[in-house]
Amino acid sequence: MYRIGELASQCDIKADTLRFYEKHGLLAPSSRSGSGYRLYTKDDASRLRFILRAKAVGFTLNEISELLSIELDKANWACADVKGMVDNKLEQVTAKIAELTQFANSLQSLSNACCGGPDSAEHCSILEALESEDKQLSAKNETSHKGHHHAVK
Amino acid sequence: MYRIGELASQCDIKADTLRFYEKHGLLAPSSRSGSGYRLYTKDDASRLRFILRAKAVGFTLNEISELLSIELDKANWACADVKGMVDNKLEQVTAKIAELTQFANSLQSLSNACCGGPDSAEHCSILEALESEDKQLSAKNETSHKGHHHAVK
DNA sequence: CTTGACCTTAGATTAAACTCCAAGGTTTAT
DNA sequence: ATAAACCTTGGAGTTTAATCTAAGGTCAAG
Ligand SMILES: [Zn+2]
Ligand SMILES: [Zn+2]
Ligand SMILES: [Zn+2]
Ligand SMILES: [Zn+2]
Repeated sequence: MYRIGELASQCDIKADTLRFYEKHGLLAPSSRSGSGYRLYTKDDASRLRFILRAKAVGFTLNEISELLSIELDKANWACADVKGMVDNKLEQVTAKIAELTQFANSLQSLSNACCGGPDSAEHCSILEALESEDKQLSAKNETSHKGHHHAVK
Repeated sequence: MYRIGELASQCDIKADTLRFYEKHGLLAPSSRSGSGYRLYTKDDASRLRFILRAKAVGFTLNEISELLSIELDKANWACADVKGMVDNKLEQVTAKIAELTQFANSLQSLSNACCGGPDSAEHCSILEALESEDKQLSAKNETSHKGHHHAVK
């Protein structure tokens, strides 16, 4: 039996987090001491580790709730259900990566176009690009003479 | 002069969003009609487009506020400042991509290990992997016989 | 028997970017 | 004149995952 602080430090999380998980139905201690302290069993600890592993692969707490309810009633679920959740998540993650990659490419183009020097930003290519649609930066702009209108040191 | 709904539909956002931007100091209409309607000028519209372009490359609204204050006082800022913000953001975005790529890899491994069939999840490799540390899935697991303990159709 | 570390609760706060609502005033067209 | 479409305000709700606060009980050591 672990008290909340013990289990928390064992798993490198805060006691607050454990109370939060309890409030949201992810993990309740199996019992309480006479004075009301939460007491977690080894099974509770395993369940927590399941939660943390699922978090580590990107599932949200809501999704982990679903996963836990499957876990407790495996016989009534199919591999297809479980794999479906994983594939679904993978799709979301992949979509987010695509969006961020777009951002990264645009940012890289902006960065490439700017000299980054100490001179006034009055003709900064980054600002100009944000000001008007037409002044787009291409991703292959790396060898440009930095697009600036002032001399490069 | 555009009314809020006009400008919003022109830029493919909602009037609510414009009010939100105003409340957060990003964009205020230059004037109001006698009856209190917001009236936006062409300059206001340009500023909005600046905001939307900055959003499209991944900046948060707070960062866009900074960018806007530089934009309005270019002479007192250097290219280095602007490029610094861009490079900083690029670093953040890159870090997030790395994290998500980790997630994607783990999820792919989990997915690869599961047959995804209609049989009971009692021996589902995904669940087993989440249950215990040791049963890790490798990313190169694709050619495995799906790790399941039940027959594949 | 007191100090310090630990525990309890309910509820507020954080960040991000909207989105929606109610209750009412204005414009425009028919 | 009346309906439809638009506008106003303040404030609440959404999502995610905690984190923090206040006010107080419990426990082991010295
Ligand atoms: Zn420059
Ligand atoms: Zn520049
Ligand atoms: Zn299977
Ligand atoms: Zn399976």
